[in-house]
Amino acid sequence: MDRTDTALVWFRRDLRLADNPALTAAVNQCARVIPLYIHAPDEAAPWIPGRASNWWLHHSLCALQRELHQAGAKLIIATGPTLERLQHIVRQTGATHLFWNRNYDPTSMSRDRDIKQRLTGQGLSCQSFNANLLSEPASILTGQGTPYKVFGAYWRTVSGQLHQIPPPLPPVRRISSPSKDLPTLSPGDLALLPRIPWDGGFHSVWQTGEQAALERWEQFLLHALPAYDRLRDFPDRDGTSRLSPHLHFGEISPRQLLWGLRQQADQSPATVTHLERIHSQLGWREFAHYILYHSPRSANQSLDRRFEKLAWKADDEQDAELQAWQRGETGIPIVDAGMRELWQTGWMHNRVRMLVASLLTKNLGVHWLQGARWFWDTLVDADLANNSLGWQWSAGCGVDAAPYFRIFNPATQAKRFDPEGRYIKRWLPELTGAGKNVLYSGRLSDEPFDYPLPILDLSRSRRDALQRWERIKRQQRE
DNA sequence: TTCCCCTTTAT
DNA sequence: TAAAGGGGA
Repeated sequence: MDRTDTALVWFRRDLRLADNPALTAAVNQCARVIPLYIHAPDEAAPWIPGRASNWWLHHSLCALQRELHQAGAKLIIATGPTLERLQHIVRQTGATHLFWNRNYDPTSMSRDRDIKQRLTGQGLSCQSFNANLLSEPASILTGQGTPYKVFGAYWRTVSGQLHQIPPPLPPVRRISSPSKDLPTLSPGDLALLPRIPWDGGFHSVWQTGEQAALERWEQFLLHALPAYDRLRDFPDRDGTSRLSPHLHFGEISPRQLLWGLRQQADQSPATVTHLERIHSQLGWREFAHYILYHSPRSANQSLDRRFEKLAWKADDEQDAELQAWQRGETGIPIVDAGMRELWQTGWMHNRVRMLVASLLTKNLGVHWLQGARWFWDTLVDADLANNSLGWQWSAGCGVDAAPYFRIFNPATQAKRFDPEGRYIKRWLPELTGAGKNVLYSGRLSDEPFDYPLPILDLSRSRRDALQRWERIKRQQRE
């Protein structure tokens, strides 16, 4: 090792010290390491991170700052443009190396490619790593050499290769760093927190940062995994891992999860069904990133192009309905409960996400992008790959999509997955004294609850939607 | 081409 | 019980 080498570690969506290949490589290769975060939200346009996401980022940066401090380094926080900032810090510090972990969304990829090219040209050694996916999207292809289009075949192939995945890297405990002398912004300077304090409900639900992510994972393995297959669909139960925001910001890595599950399987082989279920959840996350990698336009357009011509509602037609949906005032209790959970906590149970998406795109005929944009702004786990795949799946216009004739009936779903209405009443306290009919299907005009009447007729809107979708399906695929 | 298979359902 | 479809080997 050349004792004069100084490395920059450019943190992005990998806000952790454990299983962080870029950080580990920097510490191994260079005498001095400077951890760096560059805030440049505009560079993610048109998907500039939303308000809930920013809330999380603020607290996660604070946590990372603490972790790095304990390891003996100061996190340098700066603002973009990223390339110029990197060049400035390289001059300022005499850095010889730059390390980062790859993102796979199209905007990041093209920016990072450019940065790598420019800085390499200026004599900097740039190295990037895969830290956030189990497999490189480019390497998984069908027998014909084309990208997979359905989850099942894709996951079979990836599953077959999982045994090759190395164990997670141990946390970096000691960083020798000259960064103490460098100027930095504080997370607060990035103005990520709300000016109006709407985040009260967030604090009671979430703990951010690497340590919190690890603790949640431990808790999940201990309590939820043994009944995962049975309870994960019930939104009032703590049956899911709730790791999505931690995963999005890279506070924990899929490799850590994979190896944790592997250990669990050795300890209690009885939990095989549950293990397979949670594995396939990891698989869907993986698949979403894979699809966005191979079909970059899927973030902004229907993958099945016929759907761009579907009779989606025009802006002026949809305003009132979209707003009712966003505010949780559609009069359909399970849907409104979900939308209010989202608003108050920055998160929604996945079963309910499917229901509210089905209602918006199919019953209300509002373009899936409107829903995707709302989720993008309000979810703490907002992730371009997962969000695009989820919405296109729901609308029936993406890869491996839900069949167009599958339109959720919110009443049936509520009855099945929230039979006592506990979830509904928790988020819609105005329905506390309501009977099951009201809880499942909404209020009739002579009932006194301070809750809106349904803004739509479920069965008629269902029939209309089927007709619209059927017309589209009859057109030939391009 | 044929056959198997499909996260998340409807009446 | 049926499946208005379609991907992959």
